[in-house]
Amino acid sequence: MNARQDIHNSDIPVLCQACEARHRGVCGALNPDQLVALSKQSFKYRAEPGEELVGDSEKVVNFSNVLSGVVKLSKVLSDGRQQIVGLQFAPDFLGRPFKTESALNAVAATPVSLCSFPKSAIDRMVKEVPELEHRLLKQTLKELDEARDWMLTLGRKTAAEKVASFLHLVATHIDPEASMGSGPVAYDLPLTRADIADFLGLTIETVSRQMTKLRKDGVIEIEHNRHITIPDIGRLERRANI
Amino acid sequence: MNARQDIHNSDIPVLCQACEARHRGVCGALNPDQLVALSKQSFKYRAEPGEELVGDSEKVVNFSNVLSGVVKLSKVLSDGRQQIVGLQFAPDFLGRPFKTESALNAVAATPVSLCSFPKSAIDRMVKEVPELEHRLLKQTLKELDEARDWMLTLGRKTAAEKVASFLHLVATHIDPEASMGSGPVAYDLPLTRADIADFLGLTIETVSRQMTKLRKDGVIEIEHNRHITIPDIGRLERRANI
DNA sequence: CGCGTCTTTGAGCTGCCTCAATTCCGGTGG
DNA sequence: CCACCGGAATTGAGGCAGCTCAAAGACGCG
Repeated sequence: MNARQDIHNSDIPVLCQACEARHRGVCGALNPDQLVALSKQSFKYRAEPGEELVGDSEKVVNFSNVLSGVVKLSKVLSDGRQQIVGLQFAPDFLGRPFKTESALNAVAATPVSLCSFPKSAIDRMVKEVPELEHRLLKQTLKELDEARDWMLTLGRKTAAEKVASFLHLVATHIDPEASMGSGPVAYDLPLTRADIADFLGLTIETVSRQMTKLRKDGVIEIEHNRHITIPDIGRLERRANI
Repeated sequence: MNARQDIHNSDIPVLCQACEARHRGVCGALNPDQLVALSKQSFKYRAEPGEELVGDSEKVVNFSNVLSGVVKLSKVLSDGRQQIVGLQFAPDFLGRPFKTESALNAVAATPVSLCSFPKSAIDRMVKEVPELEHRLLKQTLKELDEARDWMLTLGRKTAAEKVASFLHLVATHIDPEASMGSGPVAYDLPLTRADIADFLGLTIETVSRQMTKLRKDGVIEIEHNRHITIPDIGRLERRANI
């Protein structure tokens, strides 16, 4: 396994060795040489909760892979009403190919670490490595599927169903096994009540009331406001109307 | 392959000559030879309003280009609540690459004509023509942008703003010049009130009341329930909060 | 002319929002 | 160790936007 392929430049960069993006993310499209080339231009970046990563209608010069943490993508109306239109978990790709301006805000929801590289490096590599575009297409289709699923939640579900859907979404993203397994799932919520409200198209008060109701009904347990335990995910799914 | 066509095999197929998808759609990626190859497997299909083109969780064997008309993409909850998650206009591409099952319903909203071809033909060509994947990525990114825009509408806008946003969306899709021009725009609504309600996450009564309000306020004119005239698109945009 | 479908309009209800007060909790300093 | 502070979350009371239910028009078609 660790047979030291060889001592040449085809060694995988240290930064990439443990990176999820190399397996499930876009970097999986690259061979060791290409990985080395890209890693020379890439840098790791850490952001604190609330820190803006990409501003709306701002020029975008960097793309990133999310290495850990959660990034919220949001849109705002002129009068301040806000809607979160997507959450990015590791190893999602952050950036909009073929456009120089972002149409949305990207803000760290939790402490986040990113692997960033200049947009130009990707633009160049896309031309040489068709597999890279293939990965980007797959990632984009996944995000489109998720966006459309969420549109159903936003447009047609009740507040109770929305909150249950949100707790379920986070559970399945943090622990992909969760949906099949019958055992309990536990996690720390990556979002504040205000964020959850912005994701669900509700107010914080309504979110709070529905969480309380789920807790009193024994569907979830809550500790320290943030830590959620779901004893029976099937029960939560029924509440979410999935 | 028959000899006669081989002689002139670089001629563009008749079906493709006037097709928008050759310019703005995915077929723009293909050279005349490839166009001929694909067109041998493709067929034109006409559908009437209400006709189901792709069923939810149905096996998908065909992809299509929309040549004319409007297709609605929708999702339904187990209890019948429905949400339209996208509208496809010419020359949009209809189909979900890399998945054999559809996660949504596609239904003709108006009379629709399609250029259909087997999924397998595309799957094969994608491997030979990287540019095809490039086009698919662009189309998917466009749809993702639109889906996210609409999430803001669904989650955070009032009923009045939603209806105005819808009328604006149709105006700009049917006449791409509409948004810049100051002149009046007119079109036939491709959707019934029930469809509009399902697109906006409202009831038909609320849609009807808001349309009446816009009409009484002089923002739009309505003839025969379906024909809409927008004297001043800027005025509509203000109502939509764009 | 009568029937079915789509749309409009009206009247009352309710789920979520708004506004306001209180509690919880982590951090900080005495 | 406790008192205090500020931000986040909860809880309560009342209002209203949009839903539900019901009825009546508008229009196309046999």
